Amino acid sequence: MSDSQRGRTRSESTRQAILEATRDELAASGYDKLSIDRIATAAGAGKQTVYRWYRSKSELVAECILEGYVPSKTAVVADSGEVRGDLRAWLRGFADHLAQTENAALIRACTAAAAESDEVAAKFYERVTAANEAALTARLDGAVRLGQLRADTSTAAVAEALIGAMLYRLLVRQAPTDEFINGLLDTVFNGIDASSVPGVGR
Amino acid sequence: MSDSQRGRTRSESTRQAILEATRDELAASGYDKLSIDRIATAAGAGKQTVYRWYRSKSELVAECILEGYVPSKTAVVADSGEVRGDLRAWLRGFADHLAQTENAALIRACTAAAAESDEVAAKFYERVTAANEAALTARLDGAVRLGQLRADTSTAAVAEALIGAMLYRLLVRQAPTDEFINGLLDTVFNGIDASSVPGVGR
Amino acid sequence: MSDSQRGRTRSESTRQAILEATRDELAASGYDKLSIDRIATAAGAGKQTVYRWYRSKSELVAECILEGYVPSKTAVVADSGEVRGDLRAWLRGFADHLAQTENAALIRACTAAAAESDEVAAKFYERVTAANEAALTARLDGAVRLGQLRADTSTAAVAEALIGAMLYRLLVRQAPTDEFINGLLDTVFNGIDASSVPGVGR
Amino acid sequence: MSDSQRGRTRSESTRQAILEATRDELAASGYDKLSIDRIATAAGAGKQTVYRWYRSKSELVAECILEGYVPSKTAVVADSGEVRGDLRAWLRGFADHLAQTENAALIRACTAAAAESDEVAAKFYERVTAANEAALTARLDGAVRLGQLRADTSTAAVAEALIGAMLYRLLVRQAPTDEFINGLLDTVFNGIDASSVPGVGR
DNA sequence: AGGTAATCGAGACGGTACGTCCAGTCTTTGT
DNA sequence: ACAAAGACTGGACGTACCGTCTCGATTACCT
Repeated sequence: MSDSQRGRTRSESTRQAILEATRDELAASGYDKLSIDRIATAAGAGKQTVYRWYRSKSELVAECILEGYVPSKTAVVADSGEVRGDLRAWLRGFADHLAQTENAALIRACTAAAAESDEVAAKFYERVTAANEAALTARLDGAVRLGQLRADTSTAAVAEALIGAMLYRLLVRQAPTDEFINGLLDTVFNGIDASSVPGVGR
Repeated sequence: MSDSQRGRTRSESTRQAILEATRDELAASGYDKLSIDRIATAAGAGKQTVYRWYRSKSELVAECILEGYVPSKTAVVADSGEVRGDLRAWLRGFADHLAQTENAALIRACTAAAAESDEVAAKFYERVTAANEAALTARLDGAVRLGQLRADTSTAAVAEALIGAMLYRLLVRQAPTDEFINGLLDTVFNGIDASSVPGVGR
Repeated sequence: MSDSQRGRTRSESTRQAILEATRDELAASGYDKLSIDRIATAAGAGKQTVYRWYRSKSELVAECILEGYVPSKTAVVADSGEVRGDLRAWLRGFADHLAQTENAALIRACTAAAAESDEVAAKFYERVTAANEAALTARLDGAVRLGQLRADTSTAAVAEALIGAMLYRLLVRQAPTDEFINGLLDTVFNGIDASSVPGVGR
Repeated sequence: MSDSQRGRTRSESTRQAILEATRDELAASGYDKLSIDRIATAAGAGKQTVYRWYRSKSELVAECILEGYVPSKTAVVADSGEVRGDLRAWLRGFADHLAQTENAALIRACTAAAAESDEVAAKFYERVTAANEAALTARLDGAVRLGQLRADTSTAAVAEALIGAMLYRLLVRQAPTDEFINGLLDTVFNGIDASSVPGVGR
């Protein structure tokens, strides 16, 4: 076979160390104060090695997200039978996660990175939306099958509205209070149209 | 009074030129590649003059947003009597605005800036959410009064869900299609709870 | 007049500090291990300031030579009436100067710099040869006028032979001993041609 | 026997290729821009192979000189019976050699290398002075024996004065003209002392 | 009208980080 | 064991900006 190994094999453990150092820097300093020098030093690596793996700051951050060094944290939505309560619990779990300053800083840094780079944006979408939407979809679809939710529910719309609202709150430094979460759930579950009020329209 | 004017008066027109140059740079290069040097040169100003008005990069960007050099574009929601149609029109208008690459780049840059700086975040919230929420509230409250919408509608929740979803789409480079907008409106207007289906539950 | 001062005036004292730091580095580390970073730090200057004054390492070294931070040390040849003794004293003075390791390192570094760069070579010639040749010429011409030396003496040839021999010795790490100096003077004063032996040929 | 051959034998032809590549780089780029990477690539060798033969850049250059890849060019001084003419021819041959830019660059690079490294200086002396002095000595001694030159001629002094003067000219980029060479020979053959003028001093 | 003082464009200052290049070492597969 | 290939740490390169400071040259108010 022609693709035999030539030269020293690239050190996977160094790569891990770089990603970990990046995550720490990201949480500590934010995206645009990231210093490749500092990351390399913290990882015990040469600067060139960082650049060998990742061609730019944004690619590095993107990989950091994708490899899960920035946890999306919210892989599954519990299933207690009561779908609204499950979603509330999930959103509160998300809110609790963001209540940790370090986590908040990390995700904000990723947001900044995604805003600056198409590449990071793609990874961000892939990791954050896809994962969360999958989790939500799994739970919502079950509820739809049981007749607890409308058959025409657009999972994608619900997922993006919820995630979007949470990230927006994170961005503008408004902690997502229980009140806010309840308002969100009321809107999404009940709808706002007058005809959607149970017992009305009969 | 003691704060009488001494020395040369600060040139308001230079300040305008700085803000305009900042907006252009922001759209062209994004937040973390902003260069005060370039801004000053483009504005025909000295660097010191920039710093005399704004103490830092983030303060400059914040002011840029607040002064409306970054337009929120969506000051009012039309009132045709049909509230759902009005919201659809408003969201489509927003989507059209973002379809212009320059506008999209500009708002993404502001997003990045807000992610990096509490100060910018505050101004961003003040300008973007407040303005849009006010516009939505004005329209929604009218509809509530006419009995077209539920009395318990949480305007804030609706506004943040809609804005959040739109910004999230911007962030992850998914253009907000009509389909997406319709899904969003269906969710928000109809709700997803099975009991919210009109004519069901009888 | 149109050449009015624009911007802050360049700091002459910083320039001096840079040249001094360069000389120290040159003596300590030699030419190709010169580090602009270290020079800047030692001079308490930013790297950019070094590059503002001198576009390259070689230009910096050249200026260092020309400004006399690398002393040619041998400005004048004494005049005791006895020209051969005066030259011997001058050569011994040169040898003593080179016996100091720091001085030797410094001149060797300049030699290396001159070898690598036309620009430095020009300055080196201007400063070292010109100065020494002038000193030698002044002394030799006097002796010629007094009839102590041949009228057809080529000062330039003598100067370059002496300086060349001394620098060559420095280069190959052969200390210029008294024996060597005497051999040199014998050759130059007496000549090697058999017909130049006094009292021979009769 | 204990020094039996173990493993693959070191390739002499690779070593030659390395030295040739070094000479080419030296002539093209000078000493301090030498790149081991480039040399290895040009020689079709691995970097480690270079370091297996030569422990450092300066040792490599030193060896390059010693192996004659940097030609001293002037192995013998012709013997036509007329010693002054022979020396003139030899010096002119040297001058012609240096007139080739590539040769000049090569020797200047070696000079720089010698200035920076004791090791290279030793090899330089060994190869350049020793070889030339031997050539000059062979010729001068013959002339002394024939009574053409003074019996007390210091060959070493003559050799170093001539070589030193030529190298100094190379260093300061002053081509050694016929005029210069003649001045040098006049000085060395005739001497400068008034008493050395033939027919005078009686 | 003349003095005083803050502002202006310009650009040098000490620094920090960039992304590239190279030195010298280490590791892998192949000969 | 040596060879080519190439990844490794470490460190210097020359450039670009940062935010501050210093120029001479404007304005403007205040005697």
